[in-house]
Amino acid sequence: MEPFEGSAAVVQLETGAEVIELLIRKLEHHVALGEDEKAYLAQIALQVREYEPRETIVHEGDHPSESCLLVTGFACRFKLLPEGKRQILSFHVAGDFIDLHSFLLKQMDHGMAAISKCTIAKVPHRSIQAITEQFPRLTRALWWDVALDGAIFREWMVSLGRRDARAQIAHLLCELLLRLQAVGLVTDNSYELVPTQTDLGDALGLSTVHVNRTLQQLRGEGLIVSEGRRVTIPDVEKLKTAAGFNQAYLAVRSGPASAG
Amino acid sequence: MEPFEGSAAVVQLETGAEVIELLIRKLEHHVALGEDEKAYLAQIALQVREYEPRETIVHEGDHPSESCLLVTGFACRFKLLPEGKRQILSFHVAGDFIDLHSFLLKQMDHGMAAISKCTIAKVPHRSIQAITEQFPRLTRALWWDVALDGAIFREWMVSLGRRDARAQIAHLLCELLLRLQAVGLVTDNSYELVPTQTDLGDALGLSTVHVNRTLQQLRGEGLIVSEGRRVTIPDVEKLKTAAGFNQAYLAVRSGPASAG
DNA sequence: CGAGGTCTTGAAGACGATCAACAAACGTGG
DNA sequence: CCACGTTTGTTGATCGTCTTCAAGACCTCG
Repeated sequence: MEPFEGSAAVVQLETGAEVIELLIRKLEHHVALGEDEKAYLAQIALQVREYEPRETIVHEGDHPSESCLLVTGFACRFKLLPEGKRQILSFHVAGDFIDLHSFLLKQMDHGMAAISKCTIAKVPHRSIQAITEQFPRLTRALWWDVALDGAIFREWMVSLGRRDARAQIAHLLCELLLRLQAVGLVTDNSYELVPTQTDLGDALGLSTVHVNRTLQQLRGEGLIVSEGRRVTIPDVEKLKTAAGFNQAYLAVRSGPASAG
Repeated sequence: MEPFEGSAAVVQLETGAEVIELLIRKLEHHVALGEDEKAYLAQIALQVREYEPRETIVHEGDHPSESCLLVTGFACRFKLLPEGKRQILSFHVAGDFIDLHSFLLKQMDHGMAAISKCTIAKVPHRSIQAITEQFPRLTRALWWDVALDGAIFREWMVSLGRRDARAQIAHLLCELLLRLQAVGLVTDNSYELVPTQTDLGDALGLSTVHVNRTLQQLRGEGLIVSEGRRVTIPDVEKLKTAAGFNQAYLAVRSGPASAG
């Protein structure tokens, strides 16, 4: 349970083109970017660093001077309660600009941790500031990303407040299916479920024991099939129905968006 | 329970200066704005309209072409589940730019309704678009507002997932105290609690019955005193402790911010 | 004064928590 | 390659918070 402080090497990338590619892909779900904007993004000096599973990336209360872009791996945001309980606020996959909002909010109201081994690229706030001064359209794309973040929080609030354990877990599995699909981590409706049952419980406000039993129930109903970490969803529509899942909140589309 | 469609008159304000004043006050908690920015805001053509209690202001699924600024009254955002359950996502007080994010997200992933009688000023998205083209600092201030929205959602997720009913209600009462204080609606740690117990339940994921009993418990403990709608908090620190309340997430400050 | 919304109370039951123990899987080093 | 410790998953039993259903009191306002 205790996140520890690693000491992985810090790598300076002169051109973060490969890394930024991911971000561009995500932002272009919203608006097509100009060549100048992409070029600007590509030349930003990034610090890339690896984190071990369970390692804390940013602490609650920090005042970071850069925002974290998840390049590979699986991460989460969370808050800790005085009594030692934990609430996971979000899961993150490759391409997510996890704490972009720290550019605006200054102080972190939550922590950030690796779930699997992760590589994180840190984007200096001064580069984001520069974007807001020069590129209105790119600024809107980043702003959109933060707004989308909020839409996901809202859907999670519905789960936490009004769905029972079965629907909650089904819903989360649907969300992960779509989000992992968007970054090519799904084959045949099957993906690796990286978070542990304890992680799932902390995300859904449930005990580990109850997550375990509810997962068994879903397996028993044939809504999911699992071997080891890998989850397969034989009938996506059926799982969506069980979850009351409506994908509109994710604003996922197949292709890039038009100009705006 | 059924929100109805009213037919209040629509008022065109040529100069929305008085209305915009509120927004400026809120944004300046983050950054001090320039005269040109304030002037631009003041000349935006607003549609002002009144809504009756329980009236729906924007429906889930809508594609609004303007964002709603709450001028007076008490409103909320919510989602409805197929089974008829409701999850309230946020409460709003005067000065809140309730669905500013609809400028970016296009489709509403939730509804918006009046709780008390409300007056709403609608700001055209094209005016916001114009701001992003011309005023980087003001754009950041609006972006900040959306990010702050997210911070409040995160704190609510902690309540929904990990706090028991007593702490949840205490937490909400603390939050409302501070937010109403910021707009001058509190005197002597006392304010009007506009939402009904059913509303509170829908916000906290609790049944009305349990809200009622928990409120009684808080009264019994002397943590709150109420006469009619009005709630008084005799010892704010004590209530905060009961709630596990840390106001950092609200980013409330007494005075305006420095330039940025 | 009546009607609808809101608040309050009681009783019964369900969903999920907690506690405790064990099994299985995993990674690491000898 | 096996032994070992640690993390993760699984199971059973008991308990408690909160839900649901139902009914009555209160209050506000036309």
